Amino acid sequence: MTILVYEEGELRKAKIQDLLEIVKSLLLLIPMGKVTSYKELALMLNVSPRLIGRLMAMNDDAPIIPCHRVVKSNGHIGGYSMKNGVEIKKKLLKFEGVKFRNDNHISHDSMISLKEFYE
DNA sequence: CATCGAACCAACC
DNA sequence: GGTTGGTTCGATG
Repeated sequence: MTILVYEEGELRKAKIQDLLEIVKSLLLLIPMGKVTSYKELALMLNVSPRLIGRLMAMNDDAPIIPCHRVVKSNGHIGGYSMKNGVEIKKKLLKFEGVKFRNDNHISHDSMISLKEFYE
């Protein structure tokens, strides 16, 4: 099932820019000190995790739109597109209170599922 | 645990 | 059309 968008009285398939807007709004739901994963967002939008990574890279409004709060599903930090990106990302997350284990993995209790925001 | 290959899908050349 | 990512999964050592 693909995501549909309603625009100008017409229902159409979501384009990449639409998906970008959708993930951005989802990102705003992630509280400080918590992270989610590419996989989680991918399942939610029914796209591939790599596409989520691509969308993150397209986010011009970092770090206001907190794309840095998206990490790999196994707890590795994942990427960040700026120069020295990963270091910046780690600093941001630490500043926000995300706990890192001694091996640079993010502890499991810092991850949330966005499904919590349904109901 | 680290690494590998495959599936992934739009952007970019 | 081929390559390349802000990835994942299963298999393998």
